Amino acid sequence: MVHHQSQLLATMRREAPAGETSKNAQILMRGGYIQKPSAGVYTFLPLGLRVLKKVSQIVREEMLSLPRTHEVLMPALQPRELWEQTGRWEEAIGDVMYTVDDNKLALGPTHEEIVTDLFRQQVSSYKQLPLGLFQIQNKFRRELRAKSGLLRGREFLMKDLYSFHTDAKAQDEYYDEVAAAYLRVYNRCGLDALLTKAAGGMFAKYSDEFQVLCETGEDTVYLRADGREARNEEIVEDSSSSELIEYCGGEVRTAKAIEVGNIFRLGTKFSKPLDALVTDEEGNRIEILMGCYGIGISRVIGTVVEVLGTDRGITWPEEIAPFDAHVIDLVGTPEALSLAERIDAIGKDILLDDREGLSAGERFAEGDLIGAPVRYVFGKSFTADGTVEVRRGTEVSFKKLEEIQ
RNA sequence: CGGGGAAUAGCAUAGUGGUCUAGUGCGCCGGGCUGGGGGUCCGGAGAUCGGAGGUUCAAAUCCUCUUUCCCCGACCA
Repeated sequence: MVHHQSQLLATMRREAPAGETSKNAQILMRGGYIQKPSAGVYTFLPLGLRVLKKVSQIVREEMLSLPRTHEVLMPALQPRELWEQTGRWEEAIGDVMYTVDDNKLALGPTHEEIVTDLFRQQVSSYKQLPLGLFQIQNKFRRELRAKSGLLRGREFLMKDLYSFHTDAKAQDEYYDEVAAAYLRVYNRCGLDALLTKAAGGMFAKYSDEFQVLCETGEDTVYLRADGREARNEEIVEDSSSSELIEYCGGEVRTAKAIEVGNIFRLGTKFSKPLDALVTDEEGNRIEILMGCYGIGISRVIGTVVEVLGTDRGITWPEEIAPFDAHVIDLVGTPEALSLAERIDAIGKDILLDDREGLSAGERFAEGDLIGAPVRYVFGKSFTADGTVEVRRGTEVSFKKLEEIQ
């Protein structure tokens, strides 16, 4: 289906909302991708939802490529009892959880309790392991200070994967495959993410993060000599240590970065208190090891805009663009629709600017906010010699209609 | 939660005691001229100036309280 811009609900604005200073919030709100009902809480408008769905689908495909890994959908509403069984109710309630119904339920900030409960009811044999279960769902966290547009919200879309194993070796194998899948996800989204050693937080001594270098990031990382790996400053005790200097290649190098994913080994932290056991080959009931792996999907979008956004808008990476191509007709020729239909026929998402009475400048300005990787313009060159302007980012060429695709 | 800033039409803003019957730009509705970087002209609709209370002959404007948003910090499984 050719999408007609006259039918697109996307109010483009010339100015960013007052006081909104982060680049991703400015561009996404100016472009009509998102709207903000309250701090850290966003509505995804049709344009934003298109990007959100594309990123979600990339994540889904890469997760389903992992061995014995399935998609589920767990509830956002979680019972207090499960959190009490793992001892996390007291520490979590005043901290990050929103509670409802007189504290009997909480809006899930994460799903270790729920997924472990799922596991103990559904799985009882070592033969069913390893097992990976993931979901793509909204998470709720009471951030003391929501900020930076999609980078730190109170409700946000996240992919969370949990894995279950009989032994450490099996877990390590799975863990490494997840790390590789994560790098593929970021790559497909147009991001260059660094595997970064970080603190383990509530769970373990260390975890691995995926960091995208960006001046506006909250984190500081120490870069390895080859620039392909990093350490989060939270695990660096002393930046003058000789070990660290050697790691960085003779001179300590730091950079600001945005965390776009985090993977943990959980050990038996949840399986033990919740009695998630399986029967092994000898018939013994054994404790299982778990891992958890998260990607903030809405944060990935914010990060892409932080990294690729400009004063005028953004050119989206191909796989996550709301539209693959944008046709702008300045001369009123039926060939514009014909081209759009041809592109549509090969399975691309095509947007046709079919609106009337707008100036060329306005169409281009809004096109810059929509950010299709390819833009076809029917203008002066079409009238003169029948060529269409083809723009990919900043690269411009002129082609005859029959040369396109 | 500490510190700083800000709330006026859908958006961005002007106005700091009487000239405000709240101005302008964008957007919106009707119409004209236009058409390569948010063009232009004419006509229109849209605001109880975040909320509550107070001071005053008179409050968008001064005072008190309150709510919300942004920024810095703390926090971030």
